[in-house]
Amino acid sequence: MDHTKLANLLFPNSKKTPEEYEALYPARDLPAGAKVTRLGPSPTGFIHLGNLYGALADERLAHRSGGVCFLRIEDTDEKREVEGAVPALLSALHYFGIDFDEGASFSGEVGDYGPYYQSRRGEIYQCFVKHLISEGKAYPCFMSEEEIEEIRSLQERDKLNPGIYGPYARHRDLSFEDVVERLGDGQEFVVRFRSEGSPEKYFTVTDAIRGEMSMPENQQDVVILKKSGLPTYHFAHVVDDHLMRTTHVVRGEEWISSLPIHVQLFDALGWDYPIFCHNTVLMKIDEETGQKRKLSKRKDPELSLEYYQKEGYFPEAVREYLMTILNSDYEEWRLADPEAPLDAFDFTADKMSNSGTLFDLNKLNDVSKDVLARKTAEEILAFMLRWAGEYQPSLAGLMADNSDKLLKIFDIDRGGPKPRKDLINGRQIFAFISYFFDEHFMIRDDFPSECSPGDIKEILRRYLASYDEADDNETWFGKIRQITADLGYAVKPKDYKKNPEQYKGHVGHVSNVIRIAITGRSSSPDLWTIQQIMGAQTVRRRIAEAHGLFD
RNA sequence: GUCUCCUUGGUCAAGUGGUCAAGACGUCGCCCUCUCACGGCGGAAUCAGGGGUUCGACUCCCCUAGGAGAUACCA
Repeated sequence: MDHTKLANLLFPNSKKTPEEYEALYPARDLPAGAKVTRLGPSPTGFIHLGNLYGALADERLAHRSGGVCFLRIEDTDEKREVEGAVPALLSALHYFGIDFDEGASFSGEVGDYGPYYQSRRGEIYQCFVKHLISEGKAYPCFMSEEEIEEIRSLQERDKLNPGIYGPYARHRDLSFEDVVERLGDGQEFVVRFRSEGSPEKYFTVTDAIRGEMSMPENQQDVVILKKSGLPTYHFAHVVDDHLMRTTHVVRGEEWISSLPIHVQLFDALGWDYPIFCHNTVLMKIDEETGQKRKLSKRKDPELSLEYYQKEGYFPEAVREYLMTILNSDYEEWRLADPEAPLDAFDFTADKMSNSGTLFDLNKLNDVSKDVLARKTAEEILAFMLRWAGEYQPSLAGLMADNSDKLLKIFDIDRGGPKPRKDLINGRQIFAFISYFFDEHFMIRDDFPSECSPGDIKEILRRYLASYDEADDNETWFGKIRQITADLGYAVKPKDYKKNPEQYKGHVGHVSNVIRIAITGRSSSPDLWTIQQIMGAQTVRRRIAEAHGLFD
């Protein structure tokens, strides 16, 4: 049969030739070794940590090599599309430091290899589908859902592999006349690839992350063009990544099993393969089953990127965490040079992990503490104001009004060789310092059990009487020592530990009485510094109020 | 069911035939210390199981088990 005739019958409006498209999208002019990567999300509206994880790999691989990282929107499934998903994706990724060189952007499409929305690439796909048909490598299939269902149940009954292949590909060799007739009847069709593959035969590809992988050839006549005229993922991937001159295809390992299809399509079109980089997906332990499982946008709302924005994680902290799990030696590199720019790190595909990585909130928090410890008080403040403005409007005004105070608070033990590391994210930071604000202050912790109510009252009375804002740290603490000794507590904790029977407690307990009265909690940074920031008036008032509790 | 990928401490992991099997988080203990945090020191804790190959196996081969994914006109 004349395949060209069939191709023209099916796609009369597709005029361009493959050669014309090849010329339209020439090889990129990039320095040797430059990688071209892409992120190809389907615009379903949800972005979670796993997506960022992959996006960061794309971004690093490209930019580290002086290459290009572009954004292609894979919107070939109209059913799943969500309004506004693209800007949301763009802004979330931008927030976490990922920007694209070309592709979909806030201001439309940028770049010479577009369109970057698959839904706008219909003509291109049709051209190549038509080309395959004219070469006899693809064919229209008119089978109904019912017919396919029937084939499947037959296959299941006979314990055969399900799918449309070999004898089950009933429309492989429809005559031209038959096709004309069906078309005349208004029958709709999909285009299937005519697979010559055999599951007996194995092929090998080299994956940049996993090394050599071999698997059986695909024998299914997969659909490459849907009834809607849009391509399936498989076909779109092959055509787009070829025409957009992608060098490295970074994607989740869930795609490994469709590699046989992709390889087959590249071969059929006579194109070279890109370098495949199948990374792992981020996992978590399912609370119910106790098993590892892939992150799910439905079950794990706390893993959506928005969650981290709401909690007030520094974008840099999240990125830093992801880097540690993305490239195994990143952490040690960072340890060796905490100030080095991200770009100085030699990010490579072969250092990426190939087994399921569990998301570890603990680790994220630890990384975040390190990152924040390197920030200046001004940077922390600026971030907090921005965060509160966005997500905690009730705090925004309060913080803005107290910028000077906050600056001092954030500056406590900052900047030295051994900075405090107790700031994690916006929400936590505010909770951590909330006692500075009367409207958020409360006595939260119990007074130490070593001190009797009478002693507590007396400690507070004497403290209030002796308190002088002008005292330096040493003088101030000397007064506490005095009270400690006067009331029968050990001035040195060690004395108390050695002879607990000789004392009621030690200076730490006495200090904590004061600490709790002032901050409401039994642990805090240096009290003297806190008092300086808080101001004598508030200090006195709180001491007096606590004293009043024991009347 | 079939196919594929994966399997080193609680977690992230280095490791490619000969190591007392790195490091980080967490955890425990000690030190520093008025609390907390920081910091310092130290401890416990890992090669999924079984067969081979080899003088020698975490490293190579086979089997088993477990985990993950695919098996769509979803990506």
